[in-house]
Amino acid sequence: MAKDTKERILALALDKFSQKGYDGTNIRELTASLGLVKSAMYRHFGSKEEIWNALLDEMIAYYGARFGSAEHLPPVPDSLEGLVALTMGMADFTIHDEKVVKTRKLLSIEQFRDERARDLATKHFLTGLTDMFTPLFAGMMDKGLLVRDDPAMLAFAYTAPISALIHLCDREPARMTEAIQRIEAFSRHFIRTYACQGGNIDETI
Amino acid sequence: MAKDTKERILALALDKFSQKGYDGTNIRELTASLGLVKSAMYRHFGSKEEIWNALLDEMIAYYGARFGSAEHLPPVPDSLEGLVALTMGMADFTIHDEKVVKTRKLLSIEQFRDERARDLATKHFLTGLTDMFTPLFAGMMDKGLLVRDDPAMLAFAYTAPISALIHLCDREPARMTEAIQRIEAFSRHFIRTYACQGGNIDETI
DNA sequence: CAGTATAGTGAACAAACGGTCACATGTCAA
DNA sequence: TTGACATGTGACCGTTTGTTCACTATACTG
Repeated sequence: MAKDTKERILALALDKFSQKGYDGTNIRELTASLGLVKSAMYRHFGSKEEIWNALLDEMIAYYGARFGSAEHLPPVPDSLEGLVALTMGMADFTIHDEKVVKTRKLLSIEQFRDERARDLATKHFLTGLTDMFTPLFAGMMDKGLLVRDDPAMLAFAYTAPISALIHLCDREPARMTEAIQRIEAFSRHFIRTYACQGGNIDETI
Repeated sequence: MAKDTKERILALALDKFSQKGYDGTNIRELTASLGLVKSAMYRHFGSKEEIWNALLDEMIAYYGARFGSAEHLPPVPDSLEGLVALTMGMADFTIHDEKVVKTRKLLSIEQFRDERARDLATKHFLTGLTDMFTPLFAGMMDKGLLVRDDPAMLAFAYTAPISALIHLCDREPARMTEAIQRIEAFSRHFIRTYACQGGNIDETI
């Protein structure tokens, strides 16, 4: 095979680790799934734990590039319906993107065993979405779309329930459509609650 | 040792499994922590997996006895401040009770490997608190304490953020007091939002 | 007292694990 | 063509894993 074996090992390690955990995955099975024999792996990684660390490096880098920087913030919605659309688009991506889903599952499994996994888990499960929506909500308050309130508190109140439903999709994929419907219902309920009465309310909500 | 060895094995298995997972825990170390030798375990359980299944039986039974039935529902608060007190008492218990904490950590780790663990995880992480607060909110609406709204939606919007902060305590115990403060702050913010304007508002909130 | 569960011991087992090494193959530059 | 490097192979290694078993000590029961 070619030189991309290292990346193929990492991709499959993410797949296996996210299903059976680090301890539950063995190198024979992992390399066999790539059509290799276990010793071939040691040409690319010095040990099993080195795979784990490289995978964590990649996950951390991916998170930073995809969600970490302020430049990747979506524009402030111009309407309440725009907030719903933005939310559903974001939810749709994070629920269906295989790499992100596997990363969350892996972090659920390994967050108590590895310090870096723990920190990344807090970002994925708690602070990430909140930090993303806080400036959006502040902007929507400035535009008179939402009532004046603590943007960070509102972002937390908005994203935590959505995050819980995203977790439900990870855990029980059979309930995915139900979860997506509940995300939209919650989003509209939230907006109904915090829509600015004096502003330009979208009556269709 | 006495006849309670079986229970001591289960208690220690919960402890070990919640730290290192099922695959990361070995029987030698587990029994050694009890002052026994590994073979002694097989007098009480037929295999390692039998420990796991017995532990899951116990966790499921404990959940049903402690949170499952409607008779264990706390009384509907008589004031908005009563809701805060009830919430903080519930949070204090679920954050500090060792058995419950370990159960949540174990379910985080094993939810993707075992079907029964997955179902119990959904109760612990999503439906449990919501189902508990839904009738409470309905009662508080009847009493004129909260605005008329969908009680289940409000309960979900209330409990999901609290649940996220409880998870933070499991993951990063060092941030426990911060999390508890945020739970109370969120609780008061939520109540400020949904307090019934026409009812007997507790102005101190 | 004899007899029989019950609980714990320590040696032994096969299987599976992560890891090493000498060797074969292919690619590419000198 | 030759030499060096990267990649993959298969046999092998020591360790750890879950599990079994013959045996001992204690405690209860007839």
